[in-house]
Amino acid sequence: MSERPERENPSNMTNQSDGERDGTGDGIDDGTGSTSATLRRLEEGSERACCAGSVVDDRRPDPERVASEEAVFKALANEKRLAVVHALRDGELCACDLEAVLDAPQSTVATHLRKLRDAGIVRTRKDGKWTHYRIADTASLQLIDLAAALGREP
Amino acid sequence: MSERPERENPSNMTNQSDGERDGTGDGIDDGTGSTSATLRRLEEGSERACCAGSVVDDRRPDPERVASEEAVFKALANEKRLAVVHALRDGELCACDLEAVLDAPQSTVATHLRKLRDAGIVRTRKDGKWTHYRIADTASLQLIDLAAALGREP
DNA sequence: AAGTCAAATCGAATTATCTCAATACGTATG
DNA sequence: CATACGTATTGAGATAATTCGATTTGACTT
Repeated sequence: MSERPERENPSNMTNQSDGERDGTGDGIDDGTGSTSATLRRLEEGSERACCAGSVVDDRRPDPERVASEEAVFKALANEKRLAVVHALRDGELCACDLEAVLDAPQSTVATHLRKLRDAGIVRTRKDGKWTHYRIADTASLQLIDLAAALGREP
Repeated sequence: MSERPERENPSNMTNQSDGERDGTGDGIDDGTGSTSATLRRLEEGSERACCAGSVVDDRRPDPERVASEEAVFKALANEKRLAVVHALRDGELCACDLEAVLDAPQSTVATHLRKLRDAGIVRTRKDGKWTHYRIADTASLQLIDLAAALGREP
């Protein structure tokens, strides 16, 4: 019964962005008592080479910042919404055009467009009964290009 | 004659410094508005001022590219996984440290770390019984910074 | 006013993701 | 070998996201 799906993971071949600095001279310690990691084992007989506990507090990110990042990533974490953003690269399109791009029912497309708008990725322009969509900020295009570069890597 | 509302508009305007806020139904540009619809019906009986159908084909993105982008965004579209990436900015941490950062059960943390690893966002280094995690590519940090900038805007 | 068209919204079914206790696995150490 | 420890995986219930028909809203046209 010890059949694993894939435990083989050859995950040590590329070390491009390895900004690894060794523990010597790693001035992380606060003066409040416990230093990190390997030094703790000397304190008592316990075996602790990891899991410091104090350093970790400094590593906790700002929840607000994380929340806004999450909102942006969630908005783009969808095939159809990404297709919309790509379609708008060369200029604005109306909702019915985007309906053709996605090849999906009108209500489905409208739902996705609303999410993109709520996230601030796209902006709208009303022209009579038509609604034209455009990219709100070119930064979102850079974001997508970066993601494509990252995704192509493995 | 076919007064398509901006069909071929290579000059992208997606500038963030446009003073036009969307709100609800604010027409800009053409002051008089309905110059198109009236002319359309004279051409033929059909009512088409939008929704071309042929241009749209060129706007469809490469599905493979979209898929890899989607994988990256999905991996980062989660509060806890974003917290992990932020925590790893200053250097690698072992799984138990990250457990403390997230303040979540071990199995939950391990599941998130697995997803980040599958997406190529982080990489692991085995050291005895400990597993150390680090950022695989600094591009993911740029990605997050860009998302933060975008998310702060609206 | 009635009709038409483009969009937006609603509602409910389907599908995906998150969470976490239980368990399995690998690596030490006694 | 047995035990302890750190970590990975599994399975299932809870939660969230997606889909799309039906309906509504707003903007024209006749």
